[in-house]
Amino acid sequence: MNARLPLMSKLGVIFLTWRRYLQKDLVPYKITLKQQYVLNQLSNRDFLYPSQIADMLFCDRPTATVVIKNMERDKWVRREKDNENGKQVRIFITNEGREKLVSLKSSIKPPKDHEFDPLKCLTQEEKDQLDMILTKILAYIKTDGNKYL
Amino acid sequence: MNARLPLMSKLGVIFLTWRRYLQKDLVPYKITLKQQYVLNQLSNRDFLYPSQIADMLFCDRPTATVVIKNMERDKWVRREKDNENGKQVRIFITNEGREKLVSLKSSIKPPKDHEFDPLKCLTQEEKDQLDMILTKILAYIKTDGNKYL
DNA sequence: CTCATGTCAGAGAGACTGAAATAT
DNA sequence: CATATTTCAGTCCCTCTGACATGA
Repeated sequence: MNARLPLMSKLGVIFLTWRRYLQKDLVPYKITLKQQYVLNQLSNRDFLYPSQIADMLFCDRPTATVVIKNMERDKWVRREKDNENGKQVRIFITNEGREKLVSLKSSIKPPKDHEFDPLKCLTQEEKDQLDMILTKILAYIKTDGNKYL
Repeated sequence: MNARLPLMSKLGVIFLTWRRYLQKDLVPYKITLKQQYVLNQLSNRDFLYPSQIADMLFCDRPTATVVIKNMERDKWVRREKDNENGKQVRIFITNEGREKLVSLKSSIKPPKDHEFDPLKCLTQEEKDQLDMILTKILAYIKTDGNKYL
């Protein structure tokens, strides 16, 4: 129809290929990409609120609840009531969660010198260009885009 | 860690935002983005083989079977044995499928002059640059990337 | 026999809607 | 009271694995 769709489609294929690769890599460890991401974020701070997790995962709050519940079932996180604000709940990483993260990092890193990087083919200049363009799109989406969502 | 991850993440946020917008737009019409895409492709040619659909949808064959089955249940497509090659099946769009497409186009198009286009903020030069870079990445993924998938 | 194509069963994650509970 | 945060129930689509039937 116009040149816009193909461009967005290309973008999608690249992203989905990359995500699929990362995901496939995690399968033996019985953890999903989203779970690994949340766990990683949790390990870098004290706690997160479910709505913050929803924002990170780019999903709505009920969906975040499901994701959190799955991780709670695996004992990687625990819920704790926020005494400062009773309507909120704090999500903490557990020791099991930290161990899981460590096992992922130590298992995945060494054998993966041949890491899959879709951007490896680009020159530094191209990467800079791409970064600039994507940043511009992001800024645009976050302002004008909101009225459509 | 390095500048690579954020770049791919930006790419992901842009793509997911775009996809979510399109998807949300389709909800009232009881059709998904993938279904709409397949239907559209089918309307432009005689038929498709399931494995072609799997390629288009960027999924494996069992998944494509599920998607096709859901569309068959809604009577938008039908299956037909390929007499020239008995191990293949041809997927055709039905009249109901065409009507569905028409109803989508006529309903969605007019009130959507304010269409959501993440790339609207780019100059033609930037679009060209982006297209060139994405095309390069795609070519790279399709050759070297395969050994990781 | 082998390979490619397609299907099926089953499991699981994740996305939504609509309703509810709770606290501000 | 209205509002914000979170949960829950239920449904659906998509995705994968592993196995299988079929035909080239």
